[in-house]
Amino acid sequence: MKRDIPDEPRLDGLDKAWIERWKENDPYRFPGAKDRSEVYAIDTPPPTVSGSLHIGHVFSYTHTDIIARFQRMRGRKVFYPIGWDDNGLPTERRVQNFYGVTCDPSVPYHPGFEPPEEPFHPPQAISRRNFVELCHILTGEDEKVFEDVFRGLGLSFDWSRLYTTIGERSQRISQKAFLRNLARGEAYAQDAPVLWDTDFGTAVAQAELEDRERPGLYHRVGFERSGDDGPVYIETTRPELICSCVALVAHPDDERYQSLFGSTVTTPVFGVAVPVVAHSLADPEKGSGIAMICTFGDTTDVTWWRELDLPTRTVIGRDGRFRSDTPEWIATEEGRGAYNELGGLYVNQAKRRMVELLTASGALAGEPTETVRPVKFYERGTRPLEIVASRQWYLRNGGRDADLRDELLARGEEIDWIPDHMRTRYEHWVGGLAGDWLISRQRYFGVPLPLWYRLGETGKPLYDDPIVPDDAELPIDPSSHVPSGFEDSQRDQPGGFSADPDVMDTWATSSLSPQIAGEWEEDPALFATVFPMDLRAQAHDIIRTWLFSTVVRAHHEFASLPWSHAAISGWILDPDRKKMSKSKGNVVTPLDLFTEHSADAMRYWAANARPGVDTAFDVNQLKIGRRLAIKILNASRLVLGFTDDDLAPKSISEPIDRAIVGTLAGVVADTTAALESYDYARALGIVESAFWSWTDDYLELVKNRAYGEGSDATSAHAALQLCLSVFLRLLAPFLAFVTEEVWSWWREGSIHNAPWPTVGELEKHAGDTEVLHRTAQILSVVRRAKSDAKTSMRTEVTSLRITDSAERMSPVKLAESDLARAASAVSILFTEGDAPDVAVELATD
RNA sequence: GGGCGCUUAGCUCAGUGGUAGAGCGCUGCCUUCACACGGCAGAGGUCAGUAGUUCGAUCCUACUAGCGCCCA
Repeated sequence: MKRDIPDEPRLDGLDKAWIERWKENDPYRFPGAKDRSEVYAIDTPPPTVSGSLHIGHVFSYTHTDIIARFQRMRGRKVFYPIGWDDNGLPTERRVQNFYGVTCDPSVPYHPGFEPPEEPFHPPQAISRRNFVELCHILTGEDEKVFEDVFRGLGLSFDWSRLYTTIGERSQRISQKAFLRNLARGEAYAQDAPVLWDTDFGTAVAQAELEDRERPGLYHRVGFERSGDDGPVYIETTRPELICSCVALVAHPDDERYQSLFGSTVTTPVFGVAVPVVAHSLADPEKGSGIAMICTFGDTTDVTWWRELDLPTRTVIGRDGRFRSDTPEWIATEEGRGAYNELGGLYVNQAKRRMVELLTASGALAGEPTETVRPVKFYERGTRPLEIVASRQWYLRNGGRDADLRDELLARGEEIDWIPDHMRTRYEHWVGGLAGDWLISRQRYFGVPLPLWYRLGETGKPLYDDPIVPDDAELPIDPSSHVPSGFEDSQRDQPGGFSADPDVMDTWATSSLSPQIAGEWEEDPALFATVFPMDLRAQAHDIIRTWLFSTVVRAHHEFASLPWSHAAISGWILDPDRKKMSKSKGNVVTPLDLFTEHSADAMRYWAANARPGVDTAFDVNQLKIGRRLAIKILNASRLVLGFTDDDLAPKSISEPIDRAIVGTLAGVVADTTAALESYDYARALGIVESAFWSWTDDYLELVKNRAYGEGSDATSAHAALQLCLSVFLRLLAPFLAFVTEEVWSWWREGSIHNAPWPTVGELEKHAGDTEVLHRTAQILSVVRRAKSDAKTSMRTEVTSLRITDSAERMSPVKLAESDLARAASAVSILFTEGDAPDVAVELATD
């Protein structure tokens, strides 16, 4: 085959050309398989498309892509799908900000509604259906950007299998999986206190919480005792909740309060009698050691309320305001008057008013003191969470059931973690669960809970026996679909039916990514060949969410793991080792970097980080990757320029040529072993340094001979071609573009479908590696001599005298003429001796 | 407060119970017929600290300090 080698190979423009070619040729399409053992299946994170795409994505997705390409070249049929996570709150929030809208389900649908050019000021309320339409429009645009970046990075997804978490199949599968959970009793609804984000108006799950340190004020507040004793003082940062106080609590061993246990005290301002109770969670060291229990100020209140069987007196509504009607438990005239001043206020307003009321009543002792305490936030939220009682759907995850918890911990044991210590993150999370997984969300852009409820004669929903659709009907939206046996006219009518208004948490869909990508129960032949999958790849921050929830779903549905290996990538930190985040303004976006440094440079940089290790972003690493890619182009041009003939390895006859083949066999063995153990960084390091030695030493030693003719030249040509072929294939998973480019100069088909090099194909042509090793060492001495003399490397060596043992010199003698030419040595003199030495004498002009 | 990880050259990071490694950066030299988008060479480190185990510790153990993350 006539080679098609550019005179001056360039890196720029290569990316674009191969992105297009790969779109046409599609070398990454899953070819189908007869048997599970032929397949290597990868469960890839569907990125949140409404989030920013930064180099952290480039980083972790490249790690997985390297494994995918390696396995593909090894002959596995690689199942490597990708999806977009577009449903859920992040998308809603982005739509709200992007267009300046809010969703109000009471607003009627506006059929001709056009997205505004500029966001509305102030935000405009639109119907649920219009809102969902905007979500689809914006995610569609975001997804194009994501696809461009992922293709630009050369990720070898099977794009024909692209899915979205709001897409029909995802909805069908997540509804079906939920209904199976429901049928088996793994999903249940419960009316209970939940953590509630008053901005977003939705419940949130434990996995989505984060503690943030917030300043607060301790208020010392007196509760009156009966009789002549003075007041009991508590310290609280939430005086506004005194109206919802149901008890005071102290530690059972606390000497100070023994006499109070069992007695009753009266709340200040409101005059409500509450008991004093004992519980071990009360911290004697904190404040005065006695605390008020409110419904609900924090999660400890919930525990006390549940374990001590206390009444429920909630005052904060889902909108974050104090209820307007005066609670029935406040009986005194002054108390009811005081509450009237709080009703309708937001929490902070109520707090300020309450402090005034306390001051006026004389119940506030001294000045409030400053404190800093952790406050629970929704991880994407801006206001502290409140706790409200509400009916929600839960999925059992071991948080309330020790047996299930043990089973899930055992699943964690079964997973092959890379790196291994990530296992403890899983174990700690599962061990620390405080309740089941809350999966219902009071939002709009998500997968609806596929349920209806019969309505009683008074119009009240009969929650105990929900109506479920048949599998064949899925996916459904219960707010527009009518359950069988009913007419649409019966919707929301007494004796009729009503839809469950909620959607599922995004994780309830993305936790089914193996089932969605593998088309569970929709393409049984496919599913049987890809599930359980081989690899879950992700970053460590979502072990508690995505990884754990995927394990839960597979455990319930299949009594198996969803995959055998979990490879965990670290994070990208900015050059100051701070986590990159939008709010810090230190996010580096990838697109400009592609253009400036090439996709292969980005891949090189990503591949240099070991699994699980956080890495500071460093532009210098990109430059090194770019340099390696350029070197590959140039070295390839040299090798392929000697002859247009493809030479069989059996032409490799010269000892030094056989030596490089031997060296290469070791490189293949080590690289393969590293990739088999998912250590892509080590693998790259091995190939990279071998490649540079090859160009710096071997190529320099043999190229003079290779310019000539005859069998010794042919030996060099054959060795060079074999080496190039092997190096390109070893580098292909890392530098996907440049290796493909060079491969196309002299080979048919994609290098990414070429077989991975084996020791076997090299071994039979290999010779003593010492021939190259020792000769290169001597060449290095000559170079140092020239460098010390500050002269050109072409400077003639008038005399090169090598003194060493016969055994150590004999390999060098086998490469004598190559060495002489590479060193520009007139002659080489070998002298046997006990003191090894290389003496170099240079021509003086 | 608990847990996990990290601390090695100016920087980014490998690494091993036996004389300390790479790349970048820096310095010097070289236009060489694949490559100046290069090449060759050089300088540079008390392996965070303390104590222990050991013939020998950067590596193993304990403690301390700092950094990061997770959880409470």
